[in-house]
Amino acid sequence: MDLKIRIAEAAEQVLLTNGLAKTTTKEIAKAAGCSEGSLYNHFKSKEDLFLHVVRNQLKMLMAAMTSLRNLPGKGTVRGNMEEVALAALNDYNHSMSMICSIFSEPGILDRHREGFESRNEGPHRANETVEGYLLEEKRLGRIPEGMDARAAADLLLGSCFQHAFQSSFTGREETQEERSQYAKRIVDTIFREC
Amino acid sequence: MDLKIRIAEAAEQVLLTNGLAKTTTKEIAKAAGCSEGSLYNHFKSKEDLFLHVVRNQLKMLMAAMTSLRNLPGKGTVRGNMEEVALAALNDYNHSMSMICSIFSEPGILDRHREGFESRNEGPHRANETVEGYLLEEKRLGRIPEGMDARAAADLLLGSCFQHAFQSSFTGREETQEERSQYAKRIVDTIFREC
Amino acid sequence: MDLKIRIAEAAEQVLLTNGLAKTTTKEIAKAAGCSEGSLYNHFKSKEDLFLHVVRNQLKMLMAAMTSLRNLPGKGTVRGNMEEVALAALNDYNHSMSMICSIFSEPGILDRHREGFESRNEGPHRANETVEGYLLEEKRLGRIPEGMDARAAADLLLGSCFQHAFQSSFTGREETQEERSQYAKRIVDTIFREC
Amino acid sequence: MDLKIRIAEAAEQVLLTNGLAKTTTKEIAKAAGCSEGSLYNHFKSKEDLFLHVVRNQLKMLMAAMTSLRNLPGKGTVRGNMEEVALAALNDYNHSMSMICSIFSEPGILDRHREGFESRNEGPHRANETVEGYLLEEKRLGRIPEGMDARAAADLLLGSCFQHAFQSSFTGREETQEERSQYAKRIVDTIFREC
DNA sequence: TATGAATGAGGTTTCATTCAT
DNA sequence: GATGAATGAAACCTCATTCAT
Repeated sequence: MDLKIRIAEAAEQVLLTNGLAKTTTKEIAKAAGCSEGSLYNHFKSKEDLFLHVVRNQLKMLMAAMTSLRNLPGKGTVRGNMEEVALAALNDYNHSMSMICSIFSEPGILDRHREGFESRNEGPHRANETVEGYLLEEKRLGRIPEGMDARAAADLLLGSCFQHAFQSSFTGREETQEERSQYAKRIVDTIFREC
Repeated sequence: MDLKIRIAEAAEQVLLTNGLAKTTTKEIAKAAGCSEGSLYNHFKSKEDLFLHVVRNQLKMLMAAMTSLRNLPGKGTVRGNMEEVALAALNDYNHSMSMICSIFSEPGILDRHREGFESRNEGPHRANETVEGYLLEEKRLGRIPEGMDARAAADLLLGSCFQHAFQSSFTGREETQEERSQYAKRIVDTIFREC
Repeated sequence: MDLKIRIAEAAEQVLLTNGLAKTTTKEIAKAAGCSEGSLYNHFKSKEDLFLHVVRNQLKMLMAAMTSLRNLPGKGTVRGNMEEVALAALNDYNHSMSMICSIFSEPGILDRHREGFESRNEGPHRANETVEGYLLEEKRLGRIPEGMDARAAADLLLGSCFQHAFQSSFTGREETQEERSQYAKRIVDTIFREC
Repeated sequence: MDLKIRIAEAAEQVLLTNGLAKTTTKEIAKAAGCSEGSLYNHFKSKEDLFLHVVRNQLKMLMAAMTSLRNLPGKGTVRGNMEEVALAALNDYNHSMSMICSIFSEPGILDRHREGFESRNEGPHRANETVEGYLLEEKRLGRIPEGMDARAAADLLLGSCFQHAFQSSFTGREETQEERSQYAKRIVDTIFREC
C-alpha cells in the first residue's frame, strides 16, 4: 500500500487512541512501520499531517448525509430521520475526540477555518443537508407547512452531537440498541405530527 | 489577592487564549505575575491546575441552570426556555474550547471521569435539570401530557451545544441578537403547542 | 529537646533512609517537625548540616575503639580483637551508606579533608588506635615480637570495612551470629600464633 | 568513534571528576561533544547511563583478578599476592569514588542489586577468585594446610579496599612505591609462613 | 525515496535559600 | 527564634525536524 496512505491511517489510529497531545511523530512512524524521516517525505509537517487526517474525518461525516438526496418521498419521514440520527450518533461518536482535540491547537484550528471559508466545508454543512431534505419533504406535503426546517435539522443533529459528546466524555460504551432508542425518542418529539 | 486564585484565573485566561497545547507553565506564571516555582506551591502539577480550572468551568455551567428550580409556573414556558437556551449558548460558547481540549489529554480525561462517577457531576446534569423543570410544568398542566420531557431537554441543550461548538469552531463572532433569534427558533419548534 | 539537635537527628535519619541525593530540606524539616526556614536558623546551609551529621557518625566510629586503651593485658588478645572486629562490623554497617555518600559531593568531601588535617581526625585514626593496642600487647609479650602491628590492625579493620561495605552494597541483612563467625575467622587467621 | 562509547567515556570522566551529585546531563554532553538530546538516543535515562558506566568499572575490577587462574604453582605465593594486592589498590583507588557514590542514590543501588542476584556479579566475586587461587596453592602444598583460604582472601582485599578508601577520602596522592610497600607489609603479615 | 542519528529549543518540575511576618 | 510562601536557577527529558547516507 502507498506509504502516504499508511502514514495517514497510522496517524488517525494513534490520534484516536492516544489523544492529540500524546501523538508523537515517533508513535506515528512506529504504527506506520516506517521511519520518522519518512513522514516528512509525504507531509510537510506534523501539523499538515493532522490537517489531512481531520479533513478526512469531516468528509466521512458528510458522506453519511449525502444519501438524503435520494430519500425525499420514500419510506416515512420519521423512519428516514431515525436513520439519519443513528448515522450521526455513530459518526459523531467515532470522531468526537479527534475533532475536539483541534481546540487545543489554535494553529490547526486557524488553518481549518481558512479551509471552511474558501471551500465551504465544515460541520454546519451536515445541518444544511438535513434542512434541504426537510424542505423537500415539506414541498411534498409530508411535513406540516409551519415547521421550521432549519430549526428541526439543528435540533436533530444538535442533540445527537451533544449525546455523542457526553458519551465520549464520560467514556461510557453504548449499545446500538441504546442509540436507536435515543434516536427514536428525539425524532418522535421533533416530528410528532408526521 | 490570594495567589492561588490569581494562578487559577491566569491559567483559565491563558487556556482560553492559547489552547491547551500551547499553554505552558511559563505563560501561566507570567500571566499570574509570579514565578513558575510558585505554581507548584499551590498545585501539585500542571495537570492538577488544569483539572481545577476545568471543574470550575463546569460548575459555572451548572450554576446557570439552578435558577430553573424556582421557575415552574412563572412566566411562560417558552419564555423560560428561551432564557435557558440563551444562557446555555453563552456558557457553552465561553467554555467550549477548554472543555473540548480535554479530549487531547487522555490523562486529564480519565481523571475527570473518576470525578463524575464519584461525585455525580458532569455535563449531563444540566440536561437532567431542564428535564426536571419540564416535568414540573407538565404536572402544572402548562405543557402537554404527551411530551417527552427528557427528549425535549436534550433537544434544547443539544442544539445549543452544537451551535456553540460550530461558532467556536468557525471562529465567527455572534451578536446577542443572533443568539436570541436562534434560541427563539428552536424553542418555538420544540414547544410549538405551549 | 533543643531544636538544633532534633534537626540533626532528623537529618541523620533521612540520610540513612533515603540516601544523600534524595535528602531534601523539605524532608528533613518534616522529619524534625519544624519548618524549612528553621533549618537556616541553626545551620548556615544544607551542606553545613550534612557536615555536622557526618562528623558525628565518624565520632561514634572512633568511640568504639577507645575502650581499647584499658584492655592490654586483660582477657585474651584474640578475644579482645574479636570484640573490636564485631564492633567495627556493626559500626561500619550502620554508617557505611552515609560515609560513602560523601563521595558524591566533592564540596562536602573537600571540607571534610580540611577538618582532617587541622584536627587530625578521620577514619584512619581507628586503625592507629588498634595498632597502639597491639604494640602494647607486644610490649607485654602477648603477641610475637615479629608481628607487624600496623599491618595487623589494617588487616583487621580493612576486612571488616570491606565486609560491611559489601553487606550494605548487596543489601543482605546479616545476623549477629554471622558477624561473630566472620570476626572469629579473620582474627584466627591474623593472630594464629596468639 | 561510536557516539555511544564516547558518551559513556565522557560520563565516566565527569563522574570521577565532579562526583555523582554534580554530574549533570549538560556536563556529560559537553564532555562528549554532543547535544544533551543525543544522550537519550543511546541511553534511556541518566540513571541508565550511570548503571552502564558503573558496571563497566566493576568489570574492570574483576578483569584484574582473572589472571590468577593461570598463576597457581608459578613464581612465589607472596610474589603473586603482592601483585594482586597492588592491582587491587590501583583499581579500588580509581573507581572508589564512583562506586561509593551509588550509596547516595538508592534507586541506582536497587537496580544494581537486581543485577547481582540474577547475574552473580558484584564486588564479592573478586574475593572468591583470590580464595580459589589460594585453595589451588594449598592443594599444591605451597601454603599451610591449616590456613583459612577465604579469610586470607578477605584480609588481603579488605585491607586494600579500606586503604584505597582512606586514600580517596583524604585526597592524598600516593606513589606506586608507597603502594608497593603497603602491599608487601600486608602480604608478609598474612602469608608469613609461605 | 527511505532512513535514523543528531539536534536544540523548550517543557515541566525540584529544591536550597530568602525574607516579611 | 520560628515560619512558610515565594523565588529562580538549574535539572532531566521530549520531540518535531533536518540531513548525510
